[in-house]
Amino acid sequence: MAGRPRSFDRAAALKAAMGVFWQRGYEATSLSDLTKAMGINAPSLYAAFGCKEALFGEALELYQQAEGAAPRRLLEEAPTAREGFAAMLRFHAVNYVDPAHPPGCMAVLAAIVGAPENKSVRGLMSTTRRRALDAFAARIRRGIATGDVPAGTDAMAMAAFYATLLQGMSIQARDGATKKQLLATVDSAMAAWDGMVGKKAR
Amino acid sequence: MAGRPRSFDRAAALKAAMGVFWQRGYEATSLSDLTKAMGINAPSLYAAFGCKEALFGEALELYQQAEGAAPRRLLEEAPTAREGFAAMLRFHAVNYVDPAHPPGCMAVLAAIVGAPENKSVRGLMSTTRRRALDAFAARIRRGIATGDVPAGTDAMAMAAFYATLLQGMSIQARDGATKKQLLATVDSAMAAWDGMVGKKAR
DNA sequence: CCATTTATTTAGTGATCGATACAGAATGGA
DNA sequence: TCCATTCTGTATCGATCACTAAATAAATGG
Repeated sequence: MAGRPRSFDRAAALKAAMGVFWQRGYEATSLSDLTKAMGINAPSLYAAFGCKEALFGEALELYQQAEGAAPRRLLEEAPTAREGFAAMLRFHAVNYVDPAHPPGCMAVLAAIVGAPENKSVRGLMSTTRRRALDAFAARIRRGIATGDVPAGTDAMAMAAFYATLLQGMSIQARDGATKKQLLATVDSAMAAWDGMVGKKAR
Repeated sequence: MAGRPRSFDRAAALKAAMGVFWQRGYEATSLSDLTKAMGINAPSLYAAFGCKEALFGEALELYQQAEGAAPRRLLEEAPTAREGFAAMLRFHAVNYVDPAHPPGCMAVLAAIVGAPENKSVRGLMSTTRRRALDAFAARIRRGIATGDVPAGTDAMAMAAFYATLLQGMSIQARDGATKKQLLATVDSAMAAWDGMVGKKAR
């Protein structure tokens, strides 16, 4: 088990790849874009990550872990579901326009449409969004169990509403919306809370 | 002023191009995809439309006229702003998952991210979305003038909320959401109406 | 020391990208 | 009928795409 050791930091290279995919999306990011951003040559990239799609998969995983941790904590650790959603959504409103990284959510923006041969990449993205949706619904169900959300509330419908709004905020962020505007949109969405709770699915 | 007449239906070819751009997006649609769908060869395409970007511009214009007319009417012609928004949003909920065409809104999906050299294409898209947002705000202001929306309502913030939700619905449509689910999300959004009206900008 | 293993750089692969040169075909006007 | 004009299909253009063969470099094990 010997061999020449890798001369670059794999984690740092992956983070650089994540940044490019986040900014440009999967298909518009070329191998030369990636090798340039990662500071390595193509054969090193392929030896370390397999292929472009596998690299994207790892980048998306990293994104979920690195960028998803904070909002997940806010949602889960708030005393009530309502406070959790408000805190999580407000965090995203601020974070989506943070100039330290590309605007919006990578899991929404990096591959929504594209060529048929990249359907599997869009599947990775869709699965990621689905996990977020499920976490939203689970938090509402927990609120029902805890008693801070009225019984009979349609958790899935409510989760879908907030997930839909959050996904729209990524488009808004790319359109140049400000932190203030996104926060106002979150406030509007939270104003819908009382109108939704307690309403069963039709 | 003579010359060989065009041997194909320009409007039909443009409509076919719109369909491909709508399905795959701008960058993932190749010239060979377009010529195949339009039933013409590349030189005919370039003679009739100029270049890929100009063709996309015309396709986006056609999309706005063809697909935007019905929801625009619903928004404008309802007796109150609230009824207008409800009708327009419900129309989109149904139309976004109509199997007769690609899911979601072309003006949201066809070019959100991409290569820097296609920034102008994303600008066309952004302008289109901005026009919709402005129409939303104008309808709310009209409601204030008519008296069905309380004075002091922040029309722009309210418009941004519904535009954001609508944009998110395009993502949901691509994720396989059903008509029923999208309609439920619209109902949730309309439940926020009373919580928003009368609230000035902070 | 040498052998093995893995990573590196260089220099490409065939395929496809958007866009065109060119020659022939089809029209209206003279 | 002949010209000027415009559109047509064929056959490309150079550039770039994702990806890799081959030779060299750097590590460990013996």
